[in-house]
Amino acid sequence: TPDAAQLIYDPRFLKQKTPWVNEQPPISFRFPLYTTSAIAGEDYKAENLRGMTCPECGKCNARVKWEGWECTGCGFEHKPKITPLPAASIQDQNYPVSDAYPSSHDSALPHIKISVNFSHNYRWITYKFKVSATEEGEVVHGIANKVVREEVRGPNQMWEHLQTNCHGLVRRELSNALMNSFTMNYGMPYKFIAAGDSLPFTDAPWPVTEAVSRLNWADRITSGNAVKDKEKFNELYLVAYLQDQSMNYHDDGEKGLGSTVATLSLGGRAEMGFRPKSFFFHGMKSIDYNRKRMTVMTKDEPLPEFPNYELRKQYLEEIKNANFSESEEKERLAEMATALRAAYPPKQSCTRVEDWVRLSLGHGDIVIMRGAHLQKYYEHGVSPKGLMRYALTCRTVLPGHLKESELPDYEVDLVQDEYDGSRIAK
DNA sequence: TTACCCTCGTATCTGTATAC
DNA sequence: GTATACAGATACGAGGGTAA
Repeated sequence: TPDAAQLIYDPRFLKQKTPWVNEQPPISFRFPLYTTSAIAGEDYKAENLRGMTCPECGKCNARVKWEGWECTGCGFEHKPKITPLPAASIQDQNYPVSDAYPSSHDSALPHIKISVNFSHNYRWITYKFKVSATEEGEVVHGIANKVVREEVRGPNQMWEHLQTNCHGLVRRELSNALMNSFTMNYGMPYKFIAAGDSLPFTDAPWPVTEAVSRLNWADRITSGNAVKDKEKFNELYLVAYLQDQSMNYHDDGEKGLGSTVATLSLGGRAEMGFRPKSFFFHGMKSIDYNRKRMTVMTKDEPLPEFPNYELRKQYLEEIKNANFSESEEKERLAEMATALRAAYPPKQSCTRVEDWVRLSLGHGDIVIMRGAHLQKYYEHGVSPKGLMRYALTCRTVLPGHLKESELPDYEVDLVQDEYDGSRIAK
């Protein structure tokens, strides 16, 4: 290390310049603003999501709003008008649809119980599996055909309407980044989202309320039960994905929500994967205890499909019967985690989990997730493959969950005719 | 009141396996 | 032996919720 006191300041060093032979200074870092393309779909490409260097004040700004760019320094706005992508151009030749019942491009591990039903021009596939030692859960995939897509006020019309009539979508702030897709909430406030981001259904474009009604219908006909009023969906989370935007694995199990979550997918195709959370599958997690980081066995009841099933059952029994103090128990759980790790075959990961169910979601498809433990112990992620996609996800915010101060100052009840599937009956 | 927990991302580094 | 691919680990570091 050089001794700082011995270093001599010489201004000649700073003034030294290497002449550039092939480039002409000055090179501007205020890149030209994005101008929209007349070619449909170009505006949804990933390169148009980059930030802007403000031409007025030079401040760098991320693209936060769907409508365009805003400078947080001087207030400069750049909101070019996009060219919408017509429904006709999102048809994918590799996944042809007709007025026959559509085929499936899903996959699932062998132990998943699969059943199929056909109605209303949808192929309804149910994937059933244990979501905890005590609960059976399911994922239902409704695959839409051409009749569904072309229905009056159906997916095609929703898709085209949303592109030009849905305002206010923003990229929400995460811990240390922006969420990459654009979102908006309608109906009951969803506490996961920062306050102020919920709009009443009366301010929503018609596809939003149509989707709530349609998803309530889908829930009704696929569960075989009449859905009680208080369990009907009263909240819709709209997500707009542009090219290369995806959603990491997560769950929808926030407190105060009903155990059923349903999504309508519009636009480009997407892959949706479901898998057990790592701590549940492998039975190990890392915790901080007494200012120390340690890996311990988790105390959740394992499923027979999980690694070290017998050993974990045996260990759980031991913990249950022993009368450990808290620190003794932590210590023993850490030993057990070490033993579990050692019991893995060589080369087998003790953290990674593969997807149990993979859905290939097309335009107009519906996904319904049922089971509280499905959200507690499983996670799902979405990676869109096309240029642009909307996901309209409905939940039930349970009455009594929100405090007086959190209740919306608007009426949440949907005032409209209930969707009944009669236009696509078959 | 305080300490600690976790997070609907992502780029980058590093070690290991594999291909040539 | 060298280049490449991949998985896993880690840095980043703000703020609301919650248990103590």
